[in-house]
Order: sequence, then C-alpha cells, then structure tokens
Amino acid sequence: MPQTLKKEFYEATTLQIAKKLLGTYLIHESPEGKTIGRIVETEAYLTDDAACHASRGMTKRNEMMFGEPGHAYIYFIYGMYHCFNVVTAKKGIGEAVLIRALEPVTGIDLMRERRPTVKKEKDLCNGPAKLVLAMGMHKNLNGVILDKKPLYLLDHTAFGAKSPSTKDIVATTRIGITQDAHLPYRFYLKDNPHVSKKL
DNA sequence: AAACGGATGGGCT
DNA sequence: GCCCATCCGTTTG
Repeated sequence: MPQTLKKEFYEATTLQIAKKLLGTYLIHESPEGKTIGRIVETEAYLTDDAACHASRGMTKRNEMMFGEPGHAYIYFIYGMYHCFNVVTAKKGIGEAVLIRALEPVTGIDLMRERRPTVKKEKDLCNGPAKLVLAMGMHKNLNGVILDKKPLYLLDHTAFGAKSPSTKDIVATTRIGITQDAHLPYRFYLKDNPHVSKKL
C-alpha cells in the first residue's frame, strides 16, 4: 500500500534524503488534471554550502527553506523560470533538495499541452524548470506541505516499481553553480533516460 | 555533439 | 549594475 511521505521520512540528513527521494513520486492535482512523475535526479543544498540560497541567511526569497521539513521551496530564476525543492532540515536550519528531473508517469498528454514545443517524452521533465512547467506548478505552491492535495509525494511502492538500490545511484557534481562546485551533491538513477545530464 | 548567446526580471556577495 | 540551482535555437567542428 503506497504511503505519502510523512514527517518520519525527513528524519535523516539532507544528503541521505536527496538519495531517498530517488524513485519516489511527485503528484500535482491541478484544475486541469493530475500529473505524476517519478523522481530520477536530485541535488542537495546544505546550509554551510556557498551554492545554497540559505548560506547567507534568511531573506524574503528563501524564507521557506528555513521552515519545516516536508514543505515546498519554489524560487524564481533567470527572469522566467521556477525551480522546485523539498525542504529537509529542521526548522531554522535552511537546507533543501532540488528536484532536477522526473520520469513522466501519469498525465503525459497534459504535460505535452503545457510544453507544446517538446518532441520527445524524455525531454518533458529532464530539467528543474522543465518539470515545474510540465507539472503545472507555480510560485503559489511555495511553502505548501507535501503530504496532501494538491501537491504531494508517494513512496517508491506506488506504481509497483522496486526501490532503487545503492548501486543504482550515481553521485556527482551539481549543475549550473560556480561556488562549491566540486561537492558531489547531485544524485541520479543510473541508466535512466529522463536524467538531465549524465556524467 | 558541443559550444554559444539571447531571453528576461528579481535580488543583492 | 551584476549575478543567477535555466532553456532553447543556432552555429560550429
């Protein structure tokens, strides 16, 4: 029986949670319909890591990162995109996991309507801003709890897939950052075609 | 297939 | 003013 990810799921380090989120499912029930994607790529952002928005203290932009674990942190970037994170550390710390890629599972026609220029299914959600568009997420979901409608996470059993084992997970450097760029804080499912960039 | 640059606007080192 | 956890179409090799 699939479970939504609850408080206990987040009783772990941010790096552990970034790996544990691989193979779980993100569900968005929007007015246009339901879309579901399997998480296949994540990045961890720690509070003492210069690439992390929270590393220089709380601001209006990043305040949700300092909230309770299991909530959404959605930020605006490059003048036209949004990216979606799962808040991980205890309230007041400021850590999160960026969701970088999904394997489309349900509502693929709706994802295509939302991203009409995309030709191949594997290009629908293979990037942090692409998946936000395909899933129909918006800044108004910033700060929502991720265990109920309209936005929630289901564990890896939800669609009968096996839980990824350690040897299926690749750890490597994060994408698009300049500070602390050497840290191996990106994780993805080996051999999954929906990952944004391989080694 | 890789590299490059333009789009576009909020936040602040 | 400059930077930015991006994307995409175009150019280059």
